[in-house]
Amino acid sequence: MTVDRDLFSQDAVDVAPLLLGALLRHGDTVLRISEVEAYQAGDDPGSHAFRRRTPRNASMFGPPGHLYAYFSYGMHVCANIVCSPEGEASAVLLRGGEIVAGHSEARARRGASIPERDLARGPARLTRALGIGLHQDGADLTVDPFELTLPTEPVPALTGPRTGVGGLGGGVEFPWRFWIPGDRTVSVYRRHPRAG
DNA sequence: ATAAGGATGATCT
DNA sequence: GATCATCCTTATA
Repeated sequence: MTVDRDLFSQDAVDVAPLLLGALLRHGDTVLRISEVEAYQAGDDPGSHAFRRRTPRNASMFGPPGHLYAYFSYGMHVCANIVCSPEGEASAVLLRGGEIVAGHSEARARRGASIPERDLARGPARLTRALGIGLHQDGADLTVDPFELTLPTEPVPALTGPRTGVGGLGGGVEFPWRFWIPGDRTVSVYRRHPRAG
């Protein structure tokens, strides 16, 4: 079944664990999500929207259930699912998953020699494997060529500090990384040098 | 298995 | 000029 759009009107922290095991389709490629991170509205120093609305983070303030895609480290694109009602900015970063359909397309985008489990292990890898680009920032994820399907049964989840987040927002104060225990497509945890 | 360094550009101070 | 919600390669265990 396809996802009800109202689900994403909740805060990102509440939505994030529900996305584990969910399927995200883009065209012919389908991803089973195994790892996510929540970035909250309001007082989250790790969020791109913490200071103010800018051209880059504008879609985070847009309608829930849409895509927030941003350019990272000069060469990567990362993808979020926007949460909270329109005007309030929270989002769930997609950090890892398993390609369950469209392997040939994913491999064509990622490289022929990439091991199966690494196709979408990591936020920038995942985005590239699915073929998502910056031009799709703000796109509605509940409308073709996108489709979201929630798991029919509850999926176990573990929680911990967010990866790669520095300064405030990087410590154990914000344990908003969620992953499926034992899943081999979960990215390796790397603590930011400046994490609290 | 983990660690370190470079690539590369938008955004902010 | 510094900081990144990163990835890849190479080095050491």
